[in-house]
Amino acid sequence: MNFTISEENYLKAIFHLQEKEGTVTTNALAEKLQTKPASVTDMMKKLNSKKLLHYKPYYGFSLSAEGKKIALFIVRRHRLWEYFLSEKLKFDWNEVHMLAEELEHVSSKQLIDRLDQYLGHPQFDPHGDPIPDNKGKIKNLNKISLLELPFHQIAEVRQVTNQSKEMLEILEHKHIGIGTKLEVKKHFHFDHSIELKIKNNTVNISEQLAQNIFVTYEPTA
Amino acid sequence: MNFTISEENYLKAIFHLQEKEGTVTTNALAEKLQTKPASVTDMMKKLNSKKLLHYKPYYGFSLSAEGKKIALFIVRRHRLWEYFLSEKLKFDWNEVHMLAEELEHVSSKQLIDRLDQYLGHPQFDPHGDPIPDNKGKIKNLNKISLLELPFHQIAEVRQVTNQSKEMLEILEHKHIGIGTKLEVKKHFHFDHSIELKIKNNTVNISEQLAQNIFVTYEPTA
DNA sequence: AAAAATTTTTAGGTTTGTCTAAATTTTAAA
DNA sequence: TTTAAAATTTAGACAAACCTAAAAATTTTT
Repeated sequence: MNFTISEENYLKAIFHLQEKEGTVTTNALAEKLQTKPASVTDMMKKLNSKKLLHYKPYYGFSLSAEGKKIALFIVRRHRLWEYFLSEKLKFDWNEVHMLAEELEHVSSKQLIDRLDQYLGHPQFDPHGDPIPDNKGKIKNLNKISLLELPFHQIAEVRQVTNQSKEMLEILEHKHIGIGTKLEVKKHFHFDHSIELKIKNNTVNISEQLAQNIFVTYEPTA
Repeated sequence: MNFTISEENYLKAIFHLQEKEGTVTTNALAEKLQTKPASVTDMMKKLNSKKLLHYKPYYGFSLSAEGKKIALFIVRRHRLWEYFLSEKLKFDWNEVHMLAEELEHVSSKQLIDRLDQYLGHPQFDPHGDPIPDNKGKIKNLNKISLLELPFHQIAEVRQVTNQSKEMLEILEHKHIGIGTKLEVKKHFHFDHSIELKIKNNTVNISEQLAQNIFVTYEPTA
């Protein structure tokens, strides 16, 4: 029940790829971890022998129940530290990810549970990603991207799926953040850009930006 | 200017041995790091080639100016995290050291400076050890052990040089902690135990315990 | 000052995680 | 349905950090 930093990074990367893309390939994993496909294969054998994933050569792999459980705890550590860095140390939104990459490998369960308690059991990190609880359970909201939000439906921003400095800049300028309430007024067919209403102001955003902003709303029954 | 966890642990251990014992030997270092003398020699060659220490085979070694500087920064990280764990996460005094051993290797300078600021630039960790500032400077108090404290001289507990659970237990029971004011009333020649006065109470402590409690006082001119 | 004991270093291995280059296997194209 | 392309795995090496056992240097004893 104790893993190397490398093993943890692989488990986490597989978990994220599985979530986002559905499948995980050797090349995609190598790309994500900035390493070579051969190294990935080596590690797959190791994680397979530890029963953390299902692996059949040439046919891909996926996390076992055990592997997923561990990945969730790594994600929990990562996101709690992100929350701490943002909320307590006042780091910018785009800086926290890198720092949390290191902190997430400090693995004392007691430490993380205390941190969680100190932070008030937050359910979402600064980008809106859900933080697994101490049983590994994730609170799942029915989030949709701004592109899919029906017209005139008031919704709340829950998550932003791009954490770059550039993204932070544009969002700050347009006064959009986690928790912002808005509604879609218009779709332009020419470039698929969108016109929003935020607190009686009209704001225009590109398709590219809308794609990365996720919201929830109460469907009007 | 980037070191492995192993290199950092060696630098820190050499620093502490140098402080406490004056000299550092291969065996002592191996003992402290729970490793073998042969491994120590390997690492000494490596650190020597990086100019972090002065090393002449068979004649011992000592940190170079550069090595000492780095060691001080590792100590800074360690003690700031200890302070955080104790002050914010409410860990017991004897638990913080182990956890800080992991956290100290998260090395972003910016992170540590922010943490320092968040904690209010503490000068001493929970055991009373001084925390180097962001220039590596240590605030040095003229501490003496309780054994050396003159009679009837009111002094303040500044440091406890043993961080075990057992030590915590006895100190809590006798209501002694960092900041406690006390004076020595009597030395017993039979077993060298000491009688103290703390807030109008009389407290007796063994020589062994007194040895590990350090205090400061204003010499009555 | 020679012998014995201790300390330190060298020599040669092991494991982990990485790499390159070559060989397989699978998938896509002709 | 062969051939070409792409993806994946194997084979063989390498660096870091450790190990054991043996050799060398130093220190202590006699």
